[in-house]
Amino acid sequence: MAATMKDVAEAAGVSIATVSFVLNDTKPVTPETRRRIEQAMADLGFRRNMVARALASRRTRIIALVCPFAADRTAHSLKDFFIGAAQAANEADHHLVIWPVSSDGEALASLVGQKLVDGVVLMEVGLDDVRVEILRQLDTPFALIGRTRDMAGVPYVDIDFEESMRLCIDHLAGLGHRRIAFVNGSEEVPGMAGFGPYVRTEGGLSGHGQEAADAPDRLPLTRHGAGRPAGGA
DNA sequence: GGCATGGGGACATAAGCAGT
DNA sequence: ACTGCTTATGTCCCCATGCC
Repeated sequence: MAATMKDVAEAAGVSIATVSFVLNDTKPVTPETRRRIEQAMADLGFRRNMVARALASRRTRIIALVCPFAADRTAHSLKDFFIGAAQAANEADHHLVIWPVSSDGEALASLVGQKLVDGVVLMEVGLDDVRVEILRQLDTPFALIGRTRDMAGVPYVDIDFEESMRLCIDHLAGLGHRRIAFVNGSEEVPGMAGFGPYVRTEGGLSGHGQEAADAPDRLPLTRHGAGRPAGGA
């Protein structure tokens, strides 16, 4: 039987409210009382009951990092996002869960509608992404990694893929290369058609290619491939 | 079948007490 | 008056149970 706040309070000789003050740092508690409570927690192996806490505070303190099922996206390319988000959530006294859902948004609506999470970070965003519309309509805070066509009123962080493409082309051209292959991710993968980074790097490529019309020998070549190293072979 | 009640664990907070 | 704490109460949501 897991120890509760009541057990800790009894062991430390204080009230439940005082244990709560220490746990949440909401009111000053003398160092000696704090020490006794922390010692009791350690002795009893106390762990917060997250369900009870969520019930009382009406907050689950869980943030879902939502990404679509995408068979050929390797974990390597997403790992940094996962780790960074988990660390940030932890620093804010929240838990992060990685929640793969279908791109049609049905599972996302269910997840959010059931109040299972306090917030959503949505990644692998398409330019016309039905999931964003669903989140707009629900009363749950959310943010995007990536962007849709219309970002009015939606918090997001993003990579400037157009500028990235420009820098890549200029860098290679500066090195004297005149035939440049561009290996993009595959839109053949279910759910990845219209995937923002694919479309926008493509746009950056063609846009910069046009700008460089006065340099006819610079001829970027687009080629799709699988979103993993072997795709560029 | 429909309704009322209780239980679960933690939080929030008002009111109050004892000591300085 | 202020500090540090206790006590009491209400609240959250859902399910099980009991009663009409």
